[in-house]
Amino acid sequence: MNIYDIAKEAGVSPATVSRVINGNKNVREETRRKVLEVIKENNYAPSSVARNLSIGESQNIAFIVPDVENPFFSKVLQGITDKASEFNYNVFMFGTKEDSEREHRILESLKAELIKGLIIIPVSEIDKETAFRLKNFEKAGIPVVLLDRDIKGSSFDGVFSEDIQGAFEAVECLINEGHRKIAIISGPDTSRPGHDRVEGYKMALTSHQIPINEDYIVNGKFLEEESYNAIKTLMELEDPPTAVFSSNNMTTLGCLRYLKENGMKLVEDISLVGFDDIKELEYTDINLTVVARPVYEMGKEVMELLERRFRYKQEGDKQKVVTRRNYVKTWLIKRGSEKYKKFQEGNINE
Amino acid sequence: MNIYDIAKEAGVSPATVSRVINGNKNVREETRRKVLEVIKENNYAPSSVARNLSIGESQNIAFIVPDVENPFFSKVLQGITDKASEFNYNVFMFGTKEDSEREHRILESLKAELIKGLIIIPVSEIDKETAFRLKNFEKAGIPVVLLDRDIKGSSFDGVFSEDIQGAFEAVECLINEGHRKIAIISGPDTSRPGHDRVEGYKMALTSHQIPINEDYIVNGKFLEEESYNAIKTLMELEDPPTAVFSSNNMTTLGCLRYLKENGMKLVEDISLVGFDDIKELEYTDINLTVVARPVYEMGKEVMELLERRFRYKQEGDKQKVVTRRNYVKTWLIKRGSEKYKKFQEGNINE
DNA sequence: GTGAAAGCGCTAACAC
DNA sequence: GTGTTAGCGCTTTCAC
Repeated sequence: MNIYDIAKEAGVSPATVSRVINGNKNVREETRRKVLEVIKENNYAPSSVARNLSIGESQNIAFIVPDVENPFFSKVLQGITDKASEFNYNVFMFGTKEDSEREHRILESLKAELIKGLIIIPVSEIDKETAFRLKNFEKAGIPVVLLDRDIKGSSFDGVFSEDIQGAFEAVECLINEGHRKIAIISGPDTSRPGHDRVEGYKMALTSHQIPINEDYIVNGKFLEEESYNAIKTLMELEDPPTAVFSSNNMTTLGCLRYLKENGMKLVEDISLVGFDDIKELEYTDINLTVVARPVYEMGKEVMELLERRFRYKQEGDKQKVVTRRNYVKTWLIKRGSEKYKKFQEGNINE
Repeated sequence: MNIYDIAKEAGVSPATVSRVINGNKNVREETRRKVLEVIKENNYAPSSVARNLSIGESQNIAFIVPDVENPFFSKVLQGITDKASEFNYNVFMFGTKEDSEREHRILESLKAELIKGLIIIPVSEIDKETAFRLKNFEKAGIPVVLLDRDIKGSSFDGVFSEDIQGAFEAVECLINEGHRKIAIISGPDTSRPGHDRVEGYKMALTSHQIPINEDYIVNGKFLEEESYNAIKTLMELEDPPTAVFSSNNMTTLGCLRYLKENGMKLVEDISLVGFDDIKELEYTDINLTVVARPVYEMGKEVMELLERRFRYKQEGDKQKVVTRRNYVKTWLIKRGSEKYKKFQEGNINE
């Protein structure tokens, strides 16, 4: 059953049916009713594929994400799909597993797809090929919006968080508690958040005249397993830190597993502040101090930025659209894990 | 740049280009090389929309899920997308938020979409409209596979878990610890898991000659908030239970929040066994005994069932395909929260 | 082994 | 306000 069948049955032309379907004004009310009636009767739904081909556009948005397991992702996805359904967009999901190769392949296959827009949490901020491919999408009139992770030297719209500031506050909070030996489990240096959170960490130390100890900077790659090893390395140092700033969700879980397996208690044995809240912990005895961000809202916002691009495109690029890069503020949720136990024992500094 | 441009530049006809693209044997090796060369040079990607329209089929799979927040979902999604990328399928995501209305609207919009297959965790097992719409998809040659939740009287393929058995074991484990006053926070009775887990609960009690107390069956609707209220109701009973079986992830979190807010400790104040493991808890002091299932594998399996349908369709339905309904086994992970503290105090039975 | 041409189901310019 | 018709970019049958 296609538009011709409907036209025939309604005694009109396919063009008129099309007009009715698309809400075109130039249809007599009576004709419209008749057409709608036939449509109902036949339970007809116009093929969006045919429509897309004809108008050269679709309502499909691609969302490329590195780690489907990370709760940050599922929360942000919620924001994205909620907003998308407002606009009747469909969201395609792709996981890169933090693998640039895979990312390239996905981008390659997307060239064929006639998507309306692209949301991506890129694996790396310095990957030339990804940057190049994304630029090509923009050239082809397909807006790209970055999420969480930036791409160096690019001018895509994006929604990020104030990673430096967030990390700074986290570490400063530890310093204020009396900690001097503060370590960081960092993320991949090739991702903006990975890089910037180390930056914030260093800034906090420096601004408090605490020398930076490179032994205290260990890469957890934003992965649970790696972070487990990272904190292990730290704790086995001759002079282990009294506090750890864990720069990501997965990182934090790795730390917690290490602590648990080694019978260590927060505060008592080590202080810990994490980046990104972990909802489930709220139900437990682990009162983790974290840098929180409005993750769900970030998802909504990223869709709004995309929408804005679509709008401007439609309006014919009247004025050159300005790049919009939104940095959401983080906030510190103090729950106690930042406390310095040995402080009371007059054990400050080495 | 389309197939005609490539054809012209390669000095062949569009048909030949099409043959090359689709790996048709009937192309001289030399021609094929030439065409591929031109394709590379122009960075050309054939429009999948045009292709889909032409062949009347796509590689898109729709995945409809009720609760994007539930970790069960993100784990299963991982299995689905992993498997999907093996077959080069794209996965569309839709969230119903446990709302049948929304589910119907999504299904309606999907009629227009030319999808290859449909995976759904239906909101309700008795919703006539959803059942009807799904049946229509099958009639239209679009295979439907159910996940986790069944649809009454339907004969769709599906991947489920042995909910009755799982619940039975959970409750029996509590009984074996000495509990007699065992409550359940149930899910919506309109969903199979919701219904069956109560079933298993009742069976366990009955088979141990423990009378069923309707006051001990409280509906948490698989929602955190509702479950918080549910356990509150339970604990405020004149004769509160000594153990609770929480029939779902979200339900469990609701319970835990209640316990935390009221300063109650597992085992000491109440015993608890949950359905579905919660990864994050492994890093904490909450040693929750749970009914676990192979969630990731369920995702992969559901894609495999879909694939099987596609294959049989292609082979022309040689023999009528038998419905495949896979029930994955659950297993109990005992971590201690099932223990009956008062047992030692000789406080068995009322 | 290769090409011409019709067709997939819709849209939009143009004519009336 | 409505119809005719030529695309959109691919696939596929049928000739050769």
